[in-house]
Amino acid sequence: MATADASFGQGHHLHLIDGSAYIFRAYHALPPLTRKSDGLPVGAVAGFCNILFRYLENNKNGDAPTHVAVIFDHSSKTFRNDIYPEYKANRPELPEDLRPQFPLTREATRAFNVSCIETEGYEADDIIATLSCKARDAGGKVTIISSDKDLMQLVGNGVFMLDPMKNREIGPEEVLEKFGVPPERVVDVQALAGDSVDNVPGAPGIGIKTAALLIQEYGDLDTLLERAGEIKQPKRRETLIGHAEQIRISRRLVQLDCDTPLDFTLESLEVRKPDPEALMDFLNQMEFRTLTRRVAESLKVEAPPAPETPAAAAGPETAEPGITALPFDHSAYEWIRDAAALQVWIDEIAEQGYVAIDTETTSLDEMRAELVGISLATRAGRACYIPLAHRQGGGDLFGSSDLVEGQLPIDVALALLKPVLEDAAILKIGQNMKYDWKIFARHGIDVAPIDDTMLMSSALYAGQHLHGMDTLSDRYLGHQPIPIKSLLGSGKAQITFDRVPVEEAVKYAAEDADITLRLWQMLKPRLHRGHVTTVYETLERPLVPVLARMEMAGVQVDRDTLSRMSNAFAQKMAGLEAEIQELAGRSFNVGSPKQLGEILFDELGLPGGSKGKTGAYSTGADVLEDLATEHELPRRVLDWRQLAKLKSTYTDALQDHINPETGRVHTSYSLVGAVTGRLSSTDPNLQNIPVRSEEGRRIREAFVAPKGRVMVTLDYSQIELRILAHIADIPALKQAFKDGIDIHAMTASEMFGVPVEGMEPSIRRQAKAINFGVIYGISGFGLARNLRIPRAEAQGFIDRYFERFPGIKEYMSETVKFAQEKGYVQTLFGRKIHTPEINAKGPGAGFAKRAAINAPIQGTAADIIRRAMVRMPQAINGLDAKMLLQVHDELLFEVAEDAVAPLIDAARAVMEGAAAPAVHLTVPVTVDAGQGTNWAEAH
DNA sequence: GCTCTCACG
DNA sequence: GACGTACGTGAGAGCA
Repeated sequence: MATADASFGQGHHLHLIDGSAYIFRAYHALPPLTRKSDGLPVGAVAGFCNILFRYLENNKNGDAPTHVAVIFDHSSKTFRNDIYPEYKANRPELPEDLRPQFPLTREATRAFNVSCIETEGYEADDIIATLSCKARDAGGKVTIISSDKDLMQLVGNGVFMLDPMKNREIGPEEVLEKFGVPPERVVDVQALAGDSVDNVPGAPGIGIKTAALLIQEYGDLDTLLERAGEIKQPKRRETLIGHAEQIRISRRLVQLDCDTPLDFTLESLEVRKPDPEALMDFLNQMEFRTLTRRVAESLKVEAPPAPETPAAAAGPETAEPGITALPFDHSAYEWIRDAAALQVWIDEIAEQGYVAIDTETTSLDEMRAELVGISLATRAGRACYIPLAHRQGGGDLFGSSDLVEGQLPIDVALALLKPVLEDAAILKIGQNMKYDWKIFARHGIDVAPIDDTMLMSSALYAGQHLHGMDTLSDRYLGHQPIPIKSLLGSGKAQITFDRVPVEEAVKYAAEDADITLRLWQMLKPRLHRGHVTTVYETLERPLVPVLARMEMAGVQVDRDTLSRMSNAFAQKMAGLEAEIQELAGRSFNVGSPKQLGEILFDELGLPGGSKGKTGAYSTGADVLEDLATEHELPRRVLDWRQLAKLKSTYTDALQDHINPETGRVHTSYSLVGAVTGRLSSTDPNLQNIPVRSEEGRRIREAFVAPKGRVMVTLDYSQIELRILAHIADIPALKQAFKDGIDIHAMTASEMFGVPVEGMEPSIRRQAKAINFGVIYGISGFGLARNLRIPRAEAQGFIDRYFERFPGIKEYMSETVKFAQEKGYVQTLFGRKIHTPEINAKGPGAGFAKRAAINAPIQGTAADIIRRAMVRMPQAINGLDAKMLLQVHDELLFEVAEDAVAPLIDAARAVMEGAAAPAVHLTVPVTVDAGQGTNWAEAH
């Protein structure tokens, strides 16, 4: 064995282990595994340690290495991206539970006392190439432990490869077998053939076989390209001449760099025995019990007792969640005052691979909010706050604008954080990340990749509880966060966050990041156990940037149109109000249901007055509708109410939501607003803009496309009924959808035995009500009220419907049974909606049953449009078009005039095919399109 | 803050 | 046998 001061040379044997390949192999070979105490994903680390341990054990005898190192990729960006920006661009995103394990595998390597090498800007392959060259030149032997074909160019002259999977040595002969050329010509072949995995372009239409033939014939690539004109096959000839430059670039991409800068010597890689204490410590910390024991046996030391962690002691969390024992210590949170302090955190984050993050701002409206500070957390209890724009509180009338001491300038802080926030190897964890994503986006930072504890909670617990931070913290951490009100106050005296003293802000903000991190540690591993990882990863998380961009784009709303309508409404209302007072015989507040009830039922003595549980008369639209046959007044009130609604909620309120900077209205979508998976829209709600009444529909005329652009809407036709036909498997309904016939008329025809041709509109209307009723969990009472027919008659319709479509009844009872047994129902895509009330006694059970029947249908429709939205940006990339709004089964776009047709084609294709490939629907899905200068026209 | 009413899918 | 009921949302106004 070599000694430390002897230089590397003859008789020495260097082993180079391709660390990244080991990690991926370990990750994919093993089921997801998390550390018991805190849920940290460690499956790949465990696999990596096992492989490394086995390798070291095997090398105790025989042709043992004298020197060894594990080489890792440093980051995704390398010098090859400068040559060709698209290099490795189509690599799928790293699984999010793998990312945080990268730094841990480095730690593992060091714990085994094996040199761990990575260099910024270079791939592991380049470092392996450089070390191989150096070792070979020094007269030593080299074995590269990897099966990566890109490394085969290094084989020869004492350099071998060892395929760790097959335990097979790869020498020049095996390379010749694989590439048809000797190792030194492998680069030429790869340059021609390209590589779809790494996105190396190569020469189109030329694969390894053809490339090898060409190189065999012409000797090497340069000669081949020089004499390309001599190639007999015309197509090959043209390809090579036409793509010569691309081929040369490809060669530079595949050519490994033997001159990577190294800050260590070959000698320093000498094989060392692991330090038992350090290794045991690491394995124990990872909570790898079996491996710890086996390593202890091998090293002939005693295995330390496995730590009994508080969370592990709390047992399975399914019944009642375990509570983290580590208390919240607000005094431990750090105030970041300068760049040096921030850099310490950034280094720690880079090393760890993940960070919880939260932003503090001056407003809840992300489009107007100013960034005030940022908090970070790396471990439970370890969090900091970076104040950026805190101002002296109180002060004079104008509010002092002096910045508080001890803050980093925003530009400086963001410049330092940007690489972290955009680093593909660092996971950014947030609670409701869409908010923070938008704040950072407004500062030119594209935060990725992300995790969101709120969305995890929704995927896991929809229907059980809400998903706000306070709820989650209380429930899963047993901790009540500092209320924001204690900092800002409430009502008139409320201040903005930039006026909060930094000392207090540190406690509040850092705590939020700390909580988020702990929630992540707790919820993340539960995704797998709850079988909702796919739901989270395909239906929740990817929507964050999609929705954020839609919200930031906003929709143009014409203030003048709204203003004119407001005035017109006000006039009409004044006229109606006078008439109403006249009819009532006295003046009263028409807008007060209480006063109206007294007028109608006490003073005018109209029939049908019924009091609700609060003791007030019910004056809803249906009640007034019935009274309208008896008296003039209710009709007038109905008209007045319609106008009042349109004016207050739409024409007036909407104007206040026009952003002064963009001139547009920016709604905010909630991914967790509805238990079924539907989105909800707030501030303002743009999912309930009137359309059913003629008068109301005109409000959509104010939603306009700018000059030269067009509003385009695409909406799913009868999506929920189609899903019902599929799920309940109703042949007659499915056939009707396949034939494209009017589904309500068909239902009526089946039920009442009348032909579709020349059908009475009232018959069709009744069938339509039944079809909808089914989706909602039909009851005789509900249908009777909706159709204004006797309850017995309604029940008769339902009976006939079930007789005709027995599958529907079966679906309904099966779904309820499923819910009663499991406590939840599911969509076709696996989204779970919990039904905690399903086994309750009393009226609650009725609600829960109907909700359980409806949820899979409404939820599946929601999943389908979510899938379409996730795919949409890619599908319309290159078109001058923006997706602006979603209204449950409709998507609204703003499109350049000349891009309308291709936009409709592309968007329709995505929407109609959105269920595939996860679910194969046995009914066709169709999408209707419309266009116009405003939303009313487009619809 | 709660209730009623009503806008949407 | 009675109980209240269509499913899912958000917002404005009145009233305590």
